[in-house]
Amino acid sequence: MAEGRAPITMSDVARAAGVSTATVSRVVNGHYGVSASTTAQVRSAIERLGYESSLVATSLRRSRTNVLGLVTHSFQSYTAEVLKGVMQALRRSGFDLIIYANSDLYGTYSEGWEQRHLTRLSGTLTDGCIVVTPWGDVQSRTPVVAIDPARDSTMPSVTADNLAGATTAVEHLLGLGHRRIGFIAGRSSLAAAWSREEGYRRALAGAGVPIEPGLIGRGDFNPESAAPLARELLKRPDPPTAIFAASDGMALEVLEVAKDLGLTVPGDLSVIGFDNIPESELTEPGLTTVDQSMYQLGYEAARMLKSLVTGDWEGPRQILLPTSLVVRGSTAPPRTHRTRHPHLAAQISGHTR
Amino acid sequence: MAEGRAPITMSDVARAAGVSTATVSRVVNGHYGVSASTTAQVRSAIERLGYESSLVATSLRRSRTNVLGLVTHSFQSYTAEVLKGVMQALRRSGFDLIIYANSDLYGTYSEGWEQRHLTRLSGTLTDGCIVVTPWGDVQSRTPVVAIDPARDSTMPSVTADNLAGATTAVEHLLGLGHRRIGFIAGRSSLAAAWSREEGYRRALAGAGVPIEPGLIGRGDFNPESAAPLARELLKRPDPPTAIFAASDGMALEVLEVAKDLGLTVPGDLSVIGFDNIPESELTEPGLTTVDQSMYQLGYEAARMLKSLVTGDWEGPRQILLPTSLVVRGSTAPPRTHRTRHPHLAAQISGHTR
DNA sequence: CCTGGAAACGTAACCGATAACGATTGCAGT
DNA sequence: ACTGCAATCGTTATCGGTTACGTTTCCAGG
Repeated sequence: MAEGRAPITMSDVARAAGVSTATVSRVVNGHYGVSASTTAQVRSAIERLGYESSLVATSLRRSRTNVLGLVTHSFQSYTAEVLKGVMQALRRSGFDLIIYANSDLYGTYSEGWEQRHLTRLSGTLTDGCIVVTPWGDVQSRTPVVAIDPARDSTMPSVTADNLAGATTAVEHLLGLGHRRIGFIAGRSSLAAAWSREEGYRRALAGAGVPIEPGLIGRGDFNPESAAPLARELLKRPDPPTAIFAASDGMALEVLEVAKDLGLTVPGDLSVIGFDNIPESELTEPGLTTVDQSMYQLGYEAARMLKSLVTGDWEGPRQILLPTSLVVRGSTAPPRTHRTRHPHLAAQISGHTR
Repeated sequence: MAEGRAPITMSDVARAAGVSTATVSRVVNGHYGVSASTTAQVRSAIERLGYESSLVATSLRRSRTNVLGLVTHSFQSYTAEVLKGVMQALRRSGFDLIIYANSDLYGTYSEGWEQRHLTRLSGTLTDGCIVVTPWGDVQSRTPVVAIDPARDSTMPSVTADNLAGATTAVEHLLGLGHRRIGFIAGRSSLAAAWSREEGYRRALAGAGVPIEPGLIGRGDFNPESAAPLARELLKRPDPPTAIFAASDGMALEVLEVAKDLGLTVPGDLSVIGFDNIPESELTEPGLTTVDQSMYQLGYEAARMLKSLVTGDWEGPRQILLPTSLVVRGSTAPPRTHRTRHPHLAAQISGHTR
């Protein structure tokens, strides 16, 4: 509770123990060259005064700080999952974590934030950094691992195999017999969005199904962006029998829109997402999706960074994590003869909240 | 991508611009006493070299850093929601955020982590800190705001009105006609857990319903802890007709257990939670719960801290945020004549995944 | 031309800690 | 007693940036 108390510095301890700051430093860091009795004296003074070394001062002088950094622009469910993985990888590792997030001073985020944040931290404070979804490559004195970097990035990174995942998703729909498959894309500036769209195109091409530009909606990974696009797709004279959304958040919106329009899922429309966020398991019906384990992304990135810092990394510097199809209730074969009777449909699908 | 590049320091800029570091500092901080032409020279050098001031070095010398800190022990859904609120409150405020999380070096967390982390940061790096669920009070040179502090804490804090919320929840059940109401408690060391249990007791006492110790299970807020407790409660010869769980995570487990036992919700059993996490809206039926807006907790804590730092805080130093009952499908009046026919129940509640 | 004073800029102390280095002490070996 | 080597500990430069203070420059006013 107390505020305004001047912080205890190393020289306070030194004075109390009757030694120099150098000796205190040696005791604190367990270095060689301090007698047992002096050590005890210093320890006692530290205890008595409640001294704790300043992270800032230490990092300024030292090369290793045993603190890893993570810089991110915004803070969303995605980021939270990643963080859980990072923390798990860091448990009992001796590394602490510092997350740096900016307050978005310029309204929309100005390009180059990754580099600016990184420079401010990486100067001395951290031994290495994880950067979440950077737009471009960055330079740093210490190792950096990117999660979901830009498409042409050459930095060490961890990415989900978005291309394979998206291909599998669309092939799943094709295998069920769908031929008219809509797509709601993500923010085009991100590599993940590009890969998922490319997977959609390749799967269709592989099955000899022509690509209709009219069946592709341009979203931005934001759930809200998906609703109008889904509405547009489903109100066409020749609507798709299935929709693949580039993220679960957007797919859940598609489910809502379908319900609003009186369409049953998966009876009238199959829906498939990407990400496998926790919420996708709880809807009725459950959302078929592609699991990319954001938790795993964070976990692997932290593991890699740890090793890069200690210098014992053997594996590849660009990791592609596998994705897997999670089939739940939102996908099924299309109706051979498509009819639409909302009241009938509701009866089949069971009541909803 | 590039690694190992020596960071650009202020003296590099000074050399390039042909001035002293003092002048560069003045330009960077917009201080008085630099001619327009010199300013231009320095600016150009900064641009050319890509200089960014070191957070560490700056904070060591300066009192204000425009960085707020948040220290937390673990990283869960709760923390993530709080963080979203904090970030929102900090948008365009000019304050950046640093989150410090430890790597749990000692297995289970050692008491006093709040104080240790705080001291390390608060020495110089941050202008103030938010501490999430501290066990005890802390001392700091700079302002500190606690979220969900210990019961007898006197530090500035933001807490949800757990007592009123829990009372309302149980009164809701009583109003529906329930008299045998089970309770699954949270970790007793946390103030929130104590308040919620107290609310349970007061509501029952207020209605003249005797408290049965056998209807109280001792959980720890962890979802996994709730399943065996729920099972135990429901297998009693005289099972409760409703269960109030001290957190949504635990309440969701109760729903699972009920399903396993062939009980329908809310037909055979009413379930009510606390927190209103996003998942609670998506279950079938939706979970009736008490909303405490963890987002709001974070938002208010950040707003308060900001003002404490700038010295213009007028309001009370201990904020109690209101809670509200969110009624969804998991609560209903008890069966007057309780019967248990799983197949019959399934028919009523609709099919589940 | 001289002076005064403000503007412009450099010098150096300083923040808290670390580490290279030097200085002091203790003790064994001769 | 003297040398030599460890063990122990203090002194000081240093990290990158900030700021009090001192110095130089420049121009207006006399």
